[in-house]
Amino acid sequence: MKLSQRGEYALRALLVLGMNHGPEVVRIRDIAQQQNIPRRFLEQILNDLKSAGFVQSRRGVAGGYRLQRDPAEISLADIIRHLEGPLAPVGCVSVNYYQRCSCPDEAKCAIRSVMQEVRDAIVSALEGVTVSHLCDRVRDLQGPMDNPLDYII
Amino acid sequence: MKLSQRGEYALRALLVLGMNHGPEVVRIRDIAQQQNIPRRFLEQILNDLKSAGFVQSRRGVAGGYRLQRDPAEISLADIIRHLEGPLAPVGCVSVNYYQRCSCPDEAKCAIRSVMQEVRDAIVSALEGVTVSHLCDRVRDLQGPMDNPLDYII
DNA sequence: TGGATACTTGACTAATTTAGTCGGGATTAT
DNA sequence: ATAATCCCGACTAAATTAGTCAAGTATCCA
Repeated sequence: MKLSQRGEYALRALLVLGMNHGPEVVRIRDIAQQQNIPRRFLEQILNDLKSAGFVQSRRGVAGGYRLQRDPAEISLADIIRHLEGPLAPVGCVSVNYYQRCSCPDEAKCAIRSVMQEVRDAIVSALEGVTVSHLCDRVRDLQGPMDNPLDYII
Repeated sequence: MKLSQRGEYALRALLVLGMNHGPEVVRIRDIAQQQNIPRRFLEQILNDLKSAGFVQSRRGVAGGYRLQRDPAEISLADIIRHLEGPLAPVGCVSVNYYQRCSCPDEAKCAIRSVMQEVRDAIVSALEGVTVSHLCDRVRDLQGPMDNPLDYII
């Protein structure tokens, strides 16, 4: 599971939205500026996150994005699966993106059995962590701030 | 940590060499045939594994490859690090291939702290496993065979 | 009603990585 | 000598990655 630039930007953007969660909406431009993400690229990414149901948007002058679900309901495993595909190192041990490999008998494949363990390790490190948990970590690591936009993500 | 085709071929080849470990040498062609790996591609891969010190070769008519070190001394973590680069999902949590990221303070980055945990999970799933362990697993999974080349890898 | 602002959509591009292929040279057992 | 085998570097096609861009649509507000 290698995180691409795109994936990292997406996580950062979602975390910003998590830190500013509420009825109000955050502009792409603000996220892009704060996080040093190319604006046009971030547009693309947020659009993708929108059609996946992670965020929702409002158009027009007072437009922007907000999280669609509660931050506690969005797990990193789901986000990363959507952005990068399988968490598993090989398709034949992936639960959500399973792909049969060429070996004659998967049940007897030793390499597969190790990769299975790697997959399980990755999944358990990610599936319990939600955007809300990440926000808690940010506050723990950086102490309380007056303006939520001051947090470093 | 996504395993490329090249990486999977390399693991399979090393496992074949592990199962046939001894003073004698195994031909590329035999490995390629048994494992359904394109021969020329496997040449390239084994060459790479040779210059990395995992295998050694003998040229000429009775030529071929064998493991350079004891199978119990070759860990999957080392192999995969050499083939695929960092085990970590992002450079800023990699021990062996560390790369500073753009965030202003790594110590306060919440995403990094999760990725750190993912890295640790991957590393502990891989660093204790050696080629020798893999061979044990093959034998456990498939029972005893007369000819070591009969094992499915 | 008409800007101005902000999201939307789809196409486009350059650089890098991946998965090989290929030709020919070097080495060694017989 | 010769046939088998590894060795080496260059080459290629397809996929992925990291963006860019233009033109459109919705919304607010004066």
